[in-house]
Amino acid sequence: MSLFSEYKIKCTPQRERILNVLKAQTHPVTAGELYAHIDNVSLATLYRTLELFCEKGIAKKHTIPDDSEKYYEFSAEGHRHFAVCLICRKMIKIDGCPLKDVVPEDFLVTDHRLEFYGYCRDCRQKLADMNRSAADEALTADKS
Amino acid sequence: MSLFSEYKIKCTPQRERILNVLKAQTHPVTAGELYAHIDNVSLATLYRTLELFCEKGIAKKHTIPDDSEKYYEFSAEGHRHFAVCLICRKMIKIDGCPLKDVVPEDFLVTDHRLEFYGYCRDCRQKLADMNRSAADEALTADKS
DNA sequence: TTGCCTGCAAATAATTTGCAGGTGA
DNA sequence: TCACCTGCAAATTATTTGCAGGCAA
Repeated sequence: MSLFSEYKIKCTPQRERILNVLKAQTHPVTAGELYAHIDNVSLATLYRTLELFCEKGIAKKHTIPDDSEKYYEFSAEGHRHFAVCLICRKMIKIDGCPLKDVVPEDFLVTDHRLEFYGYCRDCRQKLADMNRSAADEALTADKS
Repeated sequence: MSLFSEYKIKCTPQRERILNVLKAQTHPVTAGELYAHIDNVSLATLYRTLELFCEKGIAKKHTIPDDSEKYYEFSAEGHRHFAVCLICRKMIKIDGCPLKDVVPEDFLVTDHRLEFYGYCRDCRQKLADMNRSAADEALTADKS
């Protein structure tokens, strides 16, 4: 079963080409870099497809400091730790975790970043409130 | 001695206002948010000043996934770890490190990111080569 | 004085979107 | 068939830059 049928999305020649090139990369790449390696796919389609892949979990999107471009990688594996070269922007995968003995040999670390994503209390509260009022409305609607 | 003279940059009313508002923030903010809180400073000046502050180490710039805006914070303290709410984008400072018992209470973690920045071996090598040839040129120039 | 600052408006650069025609399931 | 895809061109968004006048040191 192909990735496309697995994720219940339509298979087109463009998407196949994008997926193949994405899979072939050894580290995350920009949309522009992908575009240069793929023939007969418009930039608009490329962006739309990358977005779709990210939604489905087929690809992962990264941002790095001081760089307005986004980096994409095929996300079969669960990698989410990288050593990012400040010069060539290469994102080198880091195997394993946590922290110690984890940085690739021969990589000179000058800085690092550690961020957690999730939901703060305020937003969880707001979400809960919204759900409650939605439920109320549904009930009210039922009665009428 | 003011921050401006300390960093050897000119003090102007615009820069003072930007610095004050930046200092007053409890978490990193976008240029747009700052702009909304500062009168009589053009967006161009704001961006130029933020860039200058970052170069001098007075401010720090952050990027977060799925967000094309940059976030700025006054960088007196050495904070560089955050919990980022996926809804309101608030960046909550994390005190201390490493990893354990480090996430703010009441923050529901769904994902995290750990990246190291620095220089890969290839780029260090290229840099060394460039420096060497620059030195060679200097020597050659000396002789002529 | 004078080189650095500033505002304005126009330019970039990456990414997104509207639309009309095409195509996979 | 028909909902979903695609390419094209135009729109958006955040950010940057050229330029002419202004101001801190």
